[in-house]
Amino acid sequence: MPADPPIRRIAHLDMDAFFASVELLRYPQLRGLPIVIGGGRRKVDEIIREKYSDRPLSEIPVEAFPLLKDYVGRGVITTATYPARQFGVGSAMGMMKAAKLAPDALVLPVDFDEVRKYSRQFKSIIREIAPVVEDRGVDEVYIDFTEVPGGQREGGRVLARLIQKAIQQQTGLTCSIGVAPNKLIAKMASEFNKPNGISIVYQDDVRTRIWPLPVRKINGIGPKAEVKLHKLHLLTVGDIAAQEREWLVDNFGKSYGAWMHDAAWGRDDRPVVTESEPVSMSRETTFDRDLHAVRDRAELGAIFTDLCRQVAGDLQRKGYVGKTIGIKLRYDDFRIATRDQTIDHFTDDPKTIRQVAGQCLKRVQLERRLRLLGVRVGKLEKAGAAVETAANEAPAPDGADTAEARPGTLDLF
DNA sequence: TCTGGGGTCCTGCCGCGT
DNA sequence: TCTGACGCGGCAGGACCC
Repeated sequence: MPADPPIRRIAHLDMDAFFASVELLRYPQLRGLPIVIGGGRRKVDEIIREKYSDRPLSEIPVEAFPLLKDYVGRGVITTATYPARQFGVGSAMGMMKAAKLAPDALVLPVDFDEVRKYSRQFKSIIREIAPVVEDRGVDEVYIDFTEVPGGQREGGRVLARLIQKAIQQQTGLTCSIGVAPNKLIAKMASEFNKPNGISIVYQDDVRTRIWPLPVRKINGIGPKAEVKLHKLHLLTVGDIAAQEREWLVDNFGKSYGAWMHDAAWGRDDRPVVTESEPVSMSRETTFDRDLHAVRDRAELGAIFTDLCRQVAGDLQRKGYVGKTIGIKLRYDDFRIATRDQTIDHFTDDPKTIRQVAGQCLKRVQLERRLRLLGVRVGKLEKAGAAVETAANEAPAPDGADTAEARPGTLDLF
């Protein structure tokens, strides 16, 4: 008797309040309290640790932790614990706005080393159970359940439960999993039962479970598209699905309109991709105060050099070289300008990066004050694979001698 | 007192070679 | 020699995601 071919079952796994949960492993005394994670450069917890160096982290009194209302500076929230979310604070919210909503919430900075450690750990636990895993950042993955033993049982619920349990037992962290016929629906499904939930969705459930959702729930419809859809009186996924494909193409363009139509009908055949190469690497920083290219020239120049060094360091550490070098500025009015230049050889050399990025900087207006500066290297190749030119014999980049600073532009060197 | 940092992908425009 | 079509790569900006 021939067995039925397996049905495509794709899981999306999302760690619950990952950054905050990782902190709670170290500070269990904060469990159940409203906490926001984020804020950037201020190492609040280092101050605490210094003051209480004589005791283990888990015995530092709750009163010692800083409150949101005492927070000073720029930055946004990376994540918030569920008790904090009750106050209406959430990811990407400015710290100052959050302080108004939840002044007594605790605030902790992100510990990226710790987060990366747990990220590697939970992914390796998953791979031992189901090997086809696609990385989607530190706290989420797609998993192809289709061919995994047990992956078809109860539509994927049995395997999802097994993974959830293994992660919790070995790390102490919880996650939410959605299992569906494709990545698009799985992603939405993983949000249905947060935290620590499992949702199983079949293609036939699209009408009842996906169509009632607001358009913004589709991964790929952001704030801009949402506004435009609302103007056209399309509020739910079902509203989009009810439109003719051609009408969507007329209103949103050939590619995006057609994609939107497929998405609303729950159609998505993207595979789970287990390996990918980076396209670019960048470093950027927002200053504590807005800086002016003339008045703060020395400070800006030092930051610029540092960013170039950091990008070069990242490239070297990860074994990549690139040939498109670019800069990014954010002015005090939040407008963004980017410039880049492709040179004729691959590099990971900080001096070369700084030189070419410096040329790019000459091509932008530097009259307004700046709040952010970034350096990017793109068109990457594996360091071994690319034909490398030794840094000391690198030819001058195109236009290095001829590029003239336009009026209103400045040279930071 | 708004609004981080690290990415990917797409689009429109322009110059260039054929 | 001129003109236009076309493909392609580089560049700038924008939308989106975690």
